[in-house]
Amino acid sequence: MPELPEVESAVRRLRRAMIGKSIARVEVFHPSLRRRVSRHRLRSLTGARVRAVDRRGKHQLIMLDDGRTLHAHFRMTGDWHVDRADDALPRFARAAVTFDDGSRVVLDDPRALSTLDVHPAGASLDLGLGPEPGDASLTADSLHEVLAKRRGPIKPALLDQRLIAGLGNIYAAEALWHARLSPTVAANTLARRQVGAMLRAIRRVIDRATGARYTDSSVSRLAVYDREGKPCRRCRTPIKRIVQAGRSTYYCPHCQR
DNA sequence: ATAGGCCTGGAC
DNA sequence: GTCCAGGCCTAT
Repeated sequence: MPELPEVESAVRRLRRAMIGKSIARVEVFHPSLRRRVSRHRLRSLTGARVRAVDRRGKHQLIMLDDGRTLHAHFRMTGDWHVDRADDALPRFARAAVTFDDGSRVVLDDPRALSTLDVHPAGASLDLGLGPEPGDASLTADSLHEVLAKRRGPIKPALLDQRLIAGLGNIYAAEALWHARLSPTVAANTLARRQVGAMLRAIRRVIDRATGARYTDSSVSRLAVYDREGKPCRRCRTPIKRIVQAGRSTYYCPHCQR
């Protein structure tokens, strides 16, 4: 489920599901998660109470009252499934947190690329993230400045979480379409006002999607993503698909230059 | 800056 | 079977 808007809605659901509750047990079912978190560390979570749930970029930080942090990242296909401890586990359950009131939050992830980590109390964790799209510190000037150091195309630059936290492959393409910018233009050749238009487009796209889930119908409303060969919603020119840095980029060859 | 790997399912 | 997938890390 994962770009900033979907992670934000996941975090909101987590807050409702776990704040103030005490952990009865944490289980992991998939070998790749077992390799990450020791049995001992999982056991040590029993009894901890959830104080807060925060989001930074696409990262989810479950803050415990003992100062430790349970850190989740959905990668490609993770999501939370909230249910009761005696319900049948979902098909792709990879981990589960059960609370002392019998409620449960399950990490549901077909591809099992999600990560789960436990950070000790007082640890300063560096997620390597730039400002959130909504941060006031992110301005056309500041973005123009960091992009001036990049010689590569703008679209892969937008996926670099060190520049802006939370943008992913879908919304990067959508924002460039709204700003009428070609995904292949070198980042350092963008004029200040083009960067300004792009930043406004990023904020628009993220704001509009925030709180939504990633569903078939939300995808069908997108301007360019996954619309190869379909008419541009502005000019009817067929949308093109190219590959940049190993990822698909969709854009309108006519109105994005 | 770009392949390859991590994982698995779904579309073709 | 082959290709593709919302992310991100590592090695080249």
